[in-house]
Amino acid sequence: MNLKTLAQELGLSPTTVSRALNGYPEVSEATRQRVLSAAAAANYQPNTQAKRLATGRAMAIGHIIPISDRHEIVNPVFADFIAGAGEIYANAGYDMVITIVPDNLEARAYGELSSKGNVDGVLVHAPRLNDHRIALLDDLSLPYVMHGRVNGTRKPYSWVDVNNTRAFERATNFLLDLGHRRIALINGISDMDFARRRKLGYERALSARGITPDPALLTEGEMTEAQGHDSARSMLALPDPPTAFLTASLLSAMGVRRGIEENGLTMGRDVSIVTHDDELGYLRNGTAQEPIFTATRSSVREAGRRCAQMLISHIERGDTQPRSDLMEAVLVLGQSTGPAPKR
Amino acid sequence: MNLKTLAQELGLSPTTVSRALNGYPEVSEATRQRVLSAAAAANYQPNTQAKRLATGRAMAIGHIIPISDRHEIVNPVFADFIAGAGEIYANAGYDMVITIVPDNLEARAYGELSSKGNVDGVLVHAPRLNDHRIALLDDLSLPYVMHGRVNGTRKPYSWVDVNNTRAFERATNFLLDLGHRRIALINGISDMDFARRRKLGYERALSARGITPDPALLTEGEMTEAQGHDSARSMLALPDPPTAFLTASLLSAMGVRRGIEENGLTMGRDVSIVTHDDELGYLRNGTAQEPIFTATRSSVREAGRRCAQMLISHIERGDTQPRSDLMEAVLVLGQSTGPAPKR
DNA sequence: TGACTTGTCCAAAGCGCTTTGGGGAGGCGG
DNA sequence: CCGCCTCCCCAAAGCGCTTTGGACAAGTCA
Repeated sequence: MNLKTLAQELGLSPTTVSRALNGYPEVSEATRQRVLSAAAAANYQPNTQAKRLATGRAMAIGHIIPISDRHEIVNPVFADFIAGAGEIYANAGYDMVITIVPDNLEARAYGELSSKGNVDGVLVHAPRLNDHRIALLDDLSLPYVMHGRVNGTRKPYSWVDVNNTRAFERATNFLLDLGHRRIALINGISDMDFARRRKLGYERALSARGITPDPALLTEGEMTEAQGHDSARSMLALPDPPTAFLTASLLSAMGVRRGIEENGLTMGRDVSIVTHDDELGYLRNGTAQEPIFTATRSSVREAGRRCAQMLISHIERGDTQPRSDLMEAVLVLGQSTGPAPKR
Repeated sequence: MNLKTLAQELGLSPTTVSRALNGYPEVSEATRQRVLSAAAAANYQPNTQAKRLATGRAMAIGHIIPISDRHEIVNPVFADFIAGAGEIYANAGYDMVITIVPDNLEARAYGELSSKGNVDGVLVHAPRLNDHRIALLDDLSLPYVMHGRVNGTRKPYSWVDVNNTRAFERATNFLLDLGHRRIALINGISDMDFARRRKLGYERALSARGITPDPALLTEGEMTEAQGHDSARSMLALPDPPTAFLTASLLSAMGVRRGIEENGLTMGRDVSIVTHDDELGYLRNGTAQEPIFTATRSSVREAGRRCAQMLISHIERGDTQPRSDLMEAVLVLGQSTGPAPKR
């Protein structure tokens, strides 16, 4: 069933039917109703490709996911972010197209997406230090929004991010207030902008109390359970072990907890943990009312929604004015923290 | 830059240029080279929408992800599956379009995807008991492949699945051979086909040794760390507690381990665990050489690749003959299992 | 009453590609 | 020398929609 035959059946021109369906005023209310009910009866849906070609709008938004042997971008956070963004897309009538690409071909993938015209804009994930994608996208003049910020760029751009520095500064202060002085940071990959900011917040809080960050209490890497476990194990074996851990993900925190318990210590009494919690659907920090870990909490799904919203409004308004949205993390109290043990 | 202007610059007709670019024989090798290099120089990429309209092929494959308040489909497995499938799509020139939809609108979403013609086929996730989607898709005559099987359907359909029954039967037998008699199963949601099959394998192995499955040793639900932990805690408090756990996911296994250790017991000595391991990028079971948990291992990313491959060949061959691919899980030995403790 | 809006509708020209149905030039055999 | 075949190439007709530029009738106003 297509526009033409639908029009014929109604004894109308395709023009009129198209206008009736798309809500243009140049058609009487009577015929509009007639068209709408006929379309519904025939289960007519305008062909997407034709519509796209005619309007010049792809009605789709791209996400490019680089894959490498070195590290995994397809992480648990990704799935939740996608879910949030996808909700918004669906409501706004956009398709979400995801491209998986070897990371050495990432730049090319953006170029092709743009020149082949199959998306109206892109959402950019996991910005790194001096991210080259920002220049690339400005070049292509393809609308985009970044999930996270880029350090070392002069040009303005649109982004949605959590206030990572502040969150980790607060978390560190919270531990300092409890009397902890040896605080370890189990961080993400140092190249990642968010990891850099978290470290900054941590260091800032320490320095403010006259404590120099100890490199022996810092791990940077993939945020897995194993990372947390291995870090905790080796750090707890130090002559002057940490009494508290700050971790960048729930998975790492779980690993740290295991490391603590393996040493016959009790989390929350002997050793404290504060973690960042992205509120992933499948990796919950206890319940909303009763968290297990004390955590800086910020929903990545909500971040997905906001990114999507922002990008769509850029696209639809043709609005090139960069916008930004800084989300504040909430510090929630769990059972994983307590006063620093006396020596 | 479009075909027409490229043709003009070359002093050729659009027909010839199109043919040269698409490898048709009706063009001399000399002009083909001339066209190709001009296209490369101009960075020409044919407009996707126009191509799609002209050929009638969307060059895209859909994944519909239902979202509900009740349970989370956006699980860690999903991300890895997507990554595997996406690899294949990218190489074959297909876009991956993901639709997030409230689960009560799922059927409608398939209908729209089909009638609007924005995909050439769909990949269907997480089949449940008597899944209605199979009838729906046959109705729409939209090519599809299921990741998993559907119980209670007479009609043949294409699928890729792990031999869950056999995997869990083997795992159970392995524990039985170690002398365990009280074996708990921490399973997925009972409605899910894969969970049903796993339970079947477990029960079959027990029955073969004359053991009746004890309902008190069965949990069915979302496969989270909390599920594993809570189940282990309550089961270990039973008058006749299990000496071994079979879990459906690594996350559950981690929860069970925590429950075991909380009770002052040691995993692998006092209580054994065998888990299923989907080889998720972000949730590894130790290393490939040294697994932590004894596990039935099968890569969900590989399953994604195979599904994608199968679907594409269906689409391209116009081949309606259903195919199937049953992957066998490997049983790998970790440190989480040992002989049943003496009473 | 005639000029001018206003309200409804339509024909036709795109959007950028593919593909059908030739057409002309050159080579070959008879 | 003529007819035929092969090799290259092209014009034009779609694909299914939107949108421009009217057309026609009815209503409005002086």
